[in-house]
Amino acid sequence: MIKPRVRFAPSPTGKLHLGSARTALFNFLFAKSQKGTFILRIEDTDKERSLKEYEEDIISSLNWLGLYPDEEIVRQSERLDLYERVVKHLINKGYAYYCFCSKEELEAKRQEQLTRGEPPRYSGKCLQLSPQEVNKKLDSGEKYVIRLKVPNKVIFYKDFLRGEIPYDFRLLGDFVIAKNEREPLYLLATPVDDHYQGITHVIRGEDHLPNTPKQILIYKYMEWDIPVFVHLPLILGPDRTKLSKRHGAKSISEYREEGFLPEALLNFLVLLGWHPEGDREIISLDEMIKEFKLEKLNKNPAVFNLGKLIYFNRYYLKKKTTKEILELLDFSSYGNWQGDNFKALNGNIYSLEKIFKIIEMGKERASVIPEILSSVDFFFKSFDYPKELLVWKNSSFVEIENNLQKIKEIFYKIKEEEFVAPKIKEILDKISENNKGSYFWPLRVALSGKEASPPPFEIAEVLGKEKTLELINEAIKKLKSFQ
RNA sequence: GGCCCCGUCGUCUAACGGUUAGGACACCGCUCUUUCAAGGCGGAAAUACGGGUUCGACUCCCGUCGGGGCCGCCA
Repeated sequence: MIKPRVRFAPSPTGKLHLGSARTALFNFLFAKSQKGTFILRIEDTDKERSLKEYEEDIISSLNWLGLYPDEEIVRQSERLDLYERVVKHLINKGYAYYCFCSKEELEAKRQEQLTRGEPPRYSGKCLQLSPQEVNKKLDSGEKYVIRLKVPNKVIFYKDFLRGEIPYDFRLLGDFVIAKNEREPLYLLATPVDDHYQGITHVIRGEDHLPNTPKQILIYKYMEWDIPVFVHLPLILGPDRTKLSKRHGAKSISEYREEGFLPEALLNFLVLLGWHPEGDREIISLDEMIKEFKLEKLNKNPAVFNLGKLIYFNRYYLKKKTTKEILELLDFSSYGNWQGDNFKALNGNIYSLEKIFKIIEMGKERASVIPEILSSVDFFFKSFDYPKELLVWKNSSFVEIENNLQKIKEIFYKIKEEEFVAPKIKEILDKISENNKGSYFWPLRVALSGKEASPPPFEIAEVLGKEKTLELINEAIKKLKSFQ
């Protein structure tokens, strides 16, 4: 079998979104699994809508996901000579022709046909023009477009997943392939590039299914080999329509900014329409490449499910080493680094070793990267809480105060170097006996100010003996106060 | 409206024409536990419907219904 050449061909009219990213992923996987080539082509023929910033977003998002193209990026705006040659060839051969009909004229016709319940199709009016008339109009600078002649019959085209699909050209009419010789439209530019770039498999979204017979027509007229077409099922929003912004669907770069990991996004995306062997669902990019088979793609559209994405993100977050996570974190809203030490907003200074412990605690409780620090922000910021929060179940203020007093006295006697989590836990276990909650809970609240947090003995170790005692004192003061 | 595609738990999906229709997320319960999260164990939950073909249908065929896509001088 010859090595496949595939392409991902987005138009830079928006940021890279989930659906396109999945298309890119499947192209990439197919290429890599077959030792083929994965190409990125920017389809920027629409000069009004194409923006450089979108192109940059697409490229950086692809890189972030690890879907690197194998060849230099191709832009359609840089290949106008190519399209011009093809357009002229099609005109010379009589497969395409100039059309001078005005937009207004066509729109009126279209509406008319629509209200009659007919498919809107071009009448073929300008096809009747003689070469002399065409030349005269061209010479006088009349506005025109270029249309492709379509046959008056039903044809069958092949989709890799769906098999033979009928298409009735009689319902279509001659369609526009270019605004002029140097301004091709999608329907023309895409097959031209696919041909000249030696693309063997066109893997794209199902929304392109109806475009396929139109493009095949160009292949036929040009006497080119037709590639294999693979149309991927769409990704749908919760309301089961094509995923879009209004579903809260975000771009890949936005997911990145929110703290999602590329491996989570990739794992989530690959399962939308494909499944590895067996019952497992956790799969790395390398394993996907090893196992990927075009035949195993399924045809039914998939509804986007944020909960599952979050599940994968938590999973991959937990698998990361603390050091890896350290590099992903943004500490700027919690204090600043002074060499290897971190000076927090509340004045506490943490060694790198302690920061590591804080990260360990945070990552257990985080869905996205920023939550790692925000779930343990009490280490960095001063906090307040209502004194009622210190009370465990139906204990009294007095009881809680006494328990905190007891803890304080014992902590006071512990040597600085023995103030570590296992030791602290041991002591707490001993004094609390079978009423653990009335010791653990108030201590935890005193140290974190939160209803939910990591265990108090772990917090205490990181805080250090002095700071811990300080916070216990504050809690006691709170309990003593009236209000 | 026309044409086309698709139809397994709520969602993502697995199942050479023969399985007690499997897994994952979410949900519920139990467990662990000072709390939260994580973990462990368990539960509820699906072949859209109607006809065929067949000894036997989630699987093949037809119809119905449902959902989606496309009908641009956008891609």
